[in-house]
Amino acid sequence: MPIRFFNTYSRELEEFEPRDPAARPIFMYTCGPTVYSRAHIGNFRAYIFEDLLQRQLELRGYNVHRVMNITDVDDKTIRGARESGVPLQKFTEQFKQAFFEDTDTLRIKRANEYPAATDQRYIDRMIEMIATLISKGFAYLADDKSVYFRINKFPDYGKLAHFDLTQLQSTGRVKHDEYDKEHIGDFALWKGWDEEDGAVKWDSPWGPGRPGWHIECSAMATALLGDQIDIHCGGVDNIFPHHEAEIAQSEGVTGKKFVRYWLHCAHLLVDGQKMAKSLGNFYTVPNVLAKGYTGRELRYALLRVHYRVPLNFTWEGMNEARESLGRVDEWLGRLRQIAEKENVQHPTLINREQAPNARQPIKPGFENALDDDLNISGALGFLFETIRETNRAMDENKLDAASASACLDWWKRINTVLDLEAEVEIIVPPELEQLAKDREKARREKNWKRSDDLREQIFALGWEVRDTKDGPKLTRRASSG
RNA sequence: GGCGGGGUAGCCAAGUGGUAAGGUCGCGGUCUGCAAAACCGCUAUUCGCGGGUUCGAUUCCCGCCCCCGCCUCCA
Repeated sequence: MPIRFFNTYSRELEEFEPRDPAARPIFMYTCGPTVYSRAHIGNFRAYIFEDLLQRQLELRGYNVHRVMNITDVDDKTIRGARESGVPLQKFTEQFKQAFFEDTDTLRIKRANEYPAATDQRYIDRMIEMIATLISKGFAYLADDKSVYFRINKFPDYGKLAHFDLTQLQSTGRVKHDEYDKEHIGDFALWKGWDEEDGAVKWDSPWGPGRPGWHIECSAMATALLGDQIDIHCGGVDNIFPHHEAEIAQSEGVTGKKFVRYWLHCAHLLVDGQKMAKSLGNFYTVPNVLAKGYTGRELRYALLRVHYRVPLNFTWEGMNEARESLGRVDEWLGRLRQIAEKENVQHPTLINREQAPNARQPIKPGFENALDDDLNISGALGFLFETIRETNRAMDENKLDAASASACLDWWKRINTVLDLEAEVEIIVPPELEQLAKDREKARREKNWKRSDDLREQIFALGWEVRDTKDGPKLTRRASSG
């Protein structure tokens, strides 16, 4: 079954074929954060989608080389630094750190490289590209000492977003007083220094200034991955103008097709509206953790809906994530118990659709679903069906140790994509251990009143006791985080 | 106005030209001292609305309605 992705460029599902079908390494560029404040969970939805994409490709044997840029100079970072009275570098550093913390909390795989826009190496490359664009007539130096891309010179401009440039209509968000530009759609490659920029400036053939936003991605992508890359991702709001501009700049310089597959992630919504800093309706990862949820619960909540469908973030959704993961945890716990000790009286092999056993591997329903444009709902549906089938087999005492091991191996494999396993076994504090012992004693004496009181005490401490045939079992209460 | 995405059970959400996965919630049952977990059963004659094509459409076509986003800050 081929891997298929919805390519924004063609607006069609396309079979995935890397640049070099013989070689397995593939190049992926993902737009990263602008570090002017802490990224919100809407931003992280996109990063989690990219993480899923990378992991699925790796499961299928590709060696993914991924680059994510860090935008550490733009209007907002400069303004933020000025208002805090610290140098730009110092201002952005804290948000870079926060970004990596949150990335780890959400178990997002680190990219191979995180180039920063202010790195002199890339500034040099941007200047070089801009010079090339000017020499080819794709760009011009305007009276305001800024360099602009001349979109009329690039016939494909607008193709990605399917925009007809003659019909571009302003939403009023744009300043109209930029008479220096030849066309209202021309975008800045180099922004000439002005007073508001303070100490933030680099020398260039066009005078002091700083790079435009779009050129940094073109420069870093081509510098690190070459003229042509396999996959480029981002949120849908990057389609226009950002990615459109990247195509124009990169192809203007190289003359080669820049990106083979453009994949874009739909927005995270709050109360049916886009989560955005400008709207003030956003949550950060620490906000969610402060509510008692874990990183993996948030990961699940953001992961479980297909990337091209808008996802409404709710606390109810967080609870659903918690409950669903609890189901997975219970299942794994039971499987491990059986795998560790052969305790089956009638090791009859079952032969249900998805109930696995040592001789009959689980069908590839999970990875096949993901091959189909990352159909995560289909994949998770398959996982939960498998869980029910194996639970049933375990209830009936029909799953032998070898089969349980086979299940665990399967989980290990799909969990390289999901990365949703609970943290290592939590150690039960001695006081809780003692309470459980006391309760068990009371139960043996059929002192139900005392037994129930102790259970409530345990509950109040954030734990839960469960009476199994192997004795009482203590687990941490889900709602206690 | 242009260009996209979406409208499937209380909520979240797959899916197929042949009669609706899965998760969550709720109810009933098995198990349990009672619970919990697990399992079993129930919960959409129906997939935004109206037409059309078809033996048959949620799925294809046409029209309409609603929600969200993009149209030079945005994941």
